Amino acid sequence: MTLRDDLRQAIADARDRAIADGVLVIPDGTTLPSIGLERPAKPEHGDWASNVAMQLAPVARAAPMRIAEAIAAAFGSQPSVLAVSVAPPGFLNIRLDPSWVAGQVGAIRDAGPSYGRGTAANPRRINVEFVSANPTGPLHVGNARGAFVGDVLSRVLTAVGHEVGREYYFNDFGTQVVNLGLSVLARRSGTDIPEDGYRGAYVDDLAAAAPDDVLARADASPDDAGRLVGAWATERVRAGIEDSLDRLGVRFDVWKEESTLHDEGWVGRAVDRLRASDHVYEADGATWFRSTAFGDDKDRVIFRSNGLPTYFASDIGYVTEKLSRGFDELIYIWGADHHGTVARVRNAAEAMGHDRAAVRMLLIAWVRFVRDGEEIPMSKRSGEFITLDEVLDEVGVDAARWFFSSRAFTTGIDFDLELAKKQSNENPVYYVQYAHARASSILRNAADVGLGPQAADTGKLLDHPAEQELVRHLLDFPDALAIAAERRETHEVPRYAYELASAFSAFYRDCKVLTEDRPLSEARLALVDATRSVLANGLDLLGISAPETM
RNA sequence: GCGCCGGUAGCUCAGUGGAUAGAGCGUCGGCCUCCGGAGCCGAAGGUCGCAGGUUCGAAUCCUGUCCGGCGCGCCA
Repeated sequence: MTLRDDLRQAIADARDRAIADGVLVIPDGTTLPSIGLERPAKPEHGDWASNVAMQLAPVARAAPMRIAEAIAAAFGSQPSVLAVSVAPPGFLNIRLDPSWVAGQVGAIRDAGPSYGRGTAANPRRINVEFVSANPTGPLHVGNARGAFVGDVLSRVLTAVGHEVGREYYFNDFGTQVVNLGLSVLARRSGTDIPEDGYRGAYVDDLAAAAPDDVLARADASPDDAGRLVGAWATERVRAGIEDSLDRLGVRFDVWKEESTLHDEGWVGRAVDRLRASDHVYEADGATWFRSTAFGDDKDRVIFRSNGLPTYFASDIGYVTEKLSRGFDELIYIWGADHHGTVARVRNAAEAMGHDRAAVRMLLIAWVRFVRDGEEIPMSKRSGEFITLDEVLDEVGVDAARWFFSSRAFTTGIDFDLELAKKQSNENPVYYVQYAHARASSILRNAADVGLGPQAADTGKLLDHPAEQELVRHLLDFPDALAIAAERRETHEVPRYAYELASAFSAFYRDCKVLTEDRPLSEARLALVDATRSVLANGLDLLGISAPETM
């Protein structure tokens, strides 16, 4: 339960009391509207504001102001609440008790890294599959967005109390592997790269590095040469991908190979299951899934007329394989170009008897890479693309993490390499890190003169507006985290972290921490330490370092 | 043509039915005898693509329309 949850419950109780007392009349059988609760922008509107009375007005057939007054009158005594007032056209404004607010510093500080965590009402087991870039070339910056979103989302979901499995799906199956092998062989022999082949400097590197025994085996069986060399090449590419992810600070619990879905019979069993419920049929020599039965535009092929499975076949097997591991929810983080496949996979899950809502795809919008106003093509096949390492060399991991996780993943973004380089020194991420370093510095200076944090009397001592404002921001952290988790979004976290850093700067400006007044200094040091701790928590959710000095 | 996602300050983006629409960057003007100036204060800058509709109230919901991206395969 976060502070916001507590207040919402208190409002609901007051509303129900008003109904029970007959002050508020709701016709039987009407469902009560949800209670909106937000932090108003204007201080004169209190610390929290609710529109509950205005929402209730139509069903209660009464003036919003009168309803608000009835709820305010019925509002039970809360240790955190100083006053509940009413403002036109019917807002319920809640003012927190300043001494209660300041008194929370000790608890926040004591909670440390666990502050704000574990608030999920019903913890679930959630599988997050992300990146899953094909092993046909190194990661490029287009993959970085999904990597950071998946990583931060996993951290956020874990933080609120879910059990998260991070997973990378490795497509080691099918014609793309052969095409990579043939491209490498073409490079070696100086012949033209096949039309569906891969270009780019990394293919040259692979050609140069191909070991003799692999090439000998390819020579020995020309029909199988592409597959043999491709198998070697994808392994090598995969090692490079793992190194890149390592550098990004992104780790996975499970690397799932597409081939195992076939080898272990997951695909076959899934198709049998669909067939048993008449969701599969044969036509034109192919095997089809009746996706139209669930609203899709057309039915989808599972096995082609040549007997080979489609990518969709693996998807079907994969859903059941994941769910068999006990996950309550599957989150797929896909590029926006995959949105066409969302419906069919969810349809298949439903057809197999799974809960459709438990299979969720988050489509990450495209990143357009631009240098000097000119777009840089990102296709592996075209050969020209920017590797992750190049970007990280130029802008740094922390700045890149901040850049990608601070934007809604539904928004397409332009990434100008020159601009990113130029702005990397002015990136807001440094502002947040700077606040953490500054807080650390104050604590060090305090220790030098024999002062330390003392939170016992903060409720009485911290009544300055800047102190109050800062603690209120600290109190917002659990809600910011909970909202991010609930919405499966990341950008709430950097937004919050920036505002906290900003509130800390204002406090630093207005309130000198190390003074002649020992009790006040120690209380302020407790506030500084609590702030430092919450800043570190926020940065940790983003996978960004919290430096003690810069 | 159909579908999905976008269109908010010069630029990059927040704002998932509420009070005078916000932030960063950029621009302009101030602030260093003081715990970290990677900082602080202030200013300029908006027909929320457009047009209807729903609502006490719309950037937000609905319909239409324009613009941009992506998709619409027995490829992955």
